[in-house]
Amino acid sequence: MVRTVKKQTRQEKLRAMLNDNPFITDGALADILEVSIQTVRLDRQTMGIPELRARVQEVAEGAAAKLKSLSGPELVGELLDLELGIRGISLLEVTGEMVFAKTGVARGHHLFAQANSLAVALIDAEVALTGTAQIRFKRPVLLGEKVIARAVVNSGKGQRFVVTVTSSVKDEEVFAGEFMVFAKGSEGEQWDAYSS
Amino acid sequence: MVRTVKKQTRQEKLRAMLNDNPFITDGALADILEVSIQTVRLDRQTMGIPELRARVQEVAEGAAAKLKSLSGPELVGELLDLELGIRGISLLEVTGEMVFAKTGVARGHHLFAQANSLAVALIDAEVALTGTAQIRFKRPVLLGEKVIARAVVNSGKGQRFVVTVTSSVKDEEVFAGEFMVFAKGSEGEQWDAYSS
DNA sequence: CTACTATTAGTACCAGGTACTAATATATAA
DNA sequence: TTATATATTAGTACCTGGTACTAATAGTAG
Repeated sequence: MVRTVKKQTRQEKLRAMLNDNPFITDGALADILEVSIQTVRLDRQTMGIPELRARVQEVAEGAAAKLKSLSGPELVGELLDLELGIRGISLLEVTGEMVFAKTGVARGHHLFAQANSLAVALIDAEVALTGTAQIRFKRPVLLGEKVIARAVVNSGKGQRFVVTVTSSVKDEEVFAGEFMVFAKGSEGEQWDAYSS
Repeated sequence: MVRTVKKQTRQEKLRAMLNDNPFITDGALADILEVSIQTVRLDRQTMGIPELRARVQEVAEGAAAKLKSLSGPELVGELLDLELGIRGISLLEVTGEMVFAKTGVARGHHLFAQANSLAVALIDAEVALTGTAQIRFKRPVLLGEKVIARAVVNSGKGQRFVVTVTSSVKDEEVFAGEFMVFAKGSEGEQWDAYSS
């Protein structure tokens, strides 16, 4: 059966094509694969691949959700506990986009982002910005692991706060950082002190 | 004309609704706003708002692109120059998703991510991971500004490298960091030294 | 030659629209 | 009060990108 081979390879191509570009109509697929539109539809259906509009929606929803969780909110991770000006806890699950493809190890800046945003969120002020930080990655964090960051405000004189954050996976410390965070009332105060 | 007022407020509502949820049909909008579907369509057209399917596509494409640029590549920002093991330069333009909505100031972890990923990319090894870092945010970076990060490998003994990164906006330094980066051959070597 | 698989064709239908025409309020000015 | 302009609603023809189904045709294996 030559047919079966043709069919299989075509379906593999189809899957590959839709994989790298989900925004393509059955008609276009039919043209490229040089089969009829019905064949494409049959293939899609036997393979359980939804229609264009559904695919676009999936991408839109998924991507929008990820965008929100990555860069939308002021906080990276999910806030579990917060006492303004005192301490806070957040949870971050390491997803595929956060890791190096080669190793499955989370890129450092995601852990940093979780810790930093938690430190900033802790400060009870109109506006708070990180001035300096000393950080330490103690162990690589892997895809799928859940990182719990615990932040504590150590000292706060006026507009200047020191927040320490320790992040752990199942009680094993993976990250530690000390953040100097500056609070700003509302307007005007110069940023000269910012870097000090 | 009471009508005009009604129309205006309705259109404002419409815009707001579509703003926080673009995935809604004209029919649903008509139900909520208690007008006919034609009125919703007229409103959309006079306001230049595209139909549902086009909106979904926009979100899908835009979000997919942003996802790629935010978390897809190993490097945050655009690589301008790279001499493996020696130095590198990258450019990051501050977009809306990177800033605090209230102030328009870039959240620190984006600058960190640019610097960190550049430092790691600089290391000529199979795998490289950040161990520790001291960083300093010297001036807030605002929406739309272009941040150029320059990284230099200062010393490298075996698997351990010190990379300094300074980021600037138009020759004004906004960020400085010193990264201790660990290189790993391929497999096996223990992570014990990782945090040292 | 027959049975079976793969492919193609065609039709009716659907959602969520566009584009257009026309009828019906509603209010405002003359 | 009436003419006029604006706002709203109704209705129709048509479009894209499909689903779901039926039927015809081509090619292959036994």
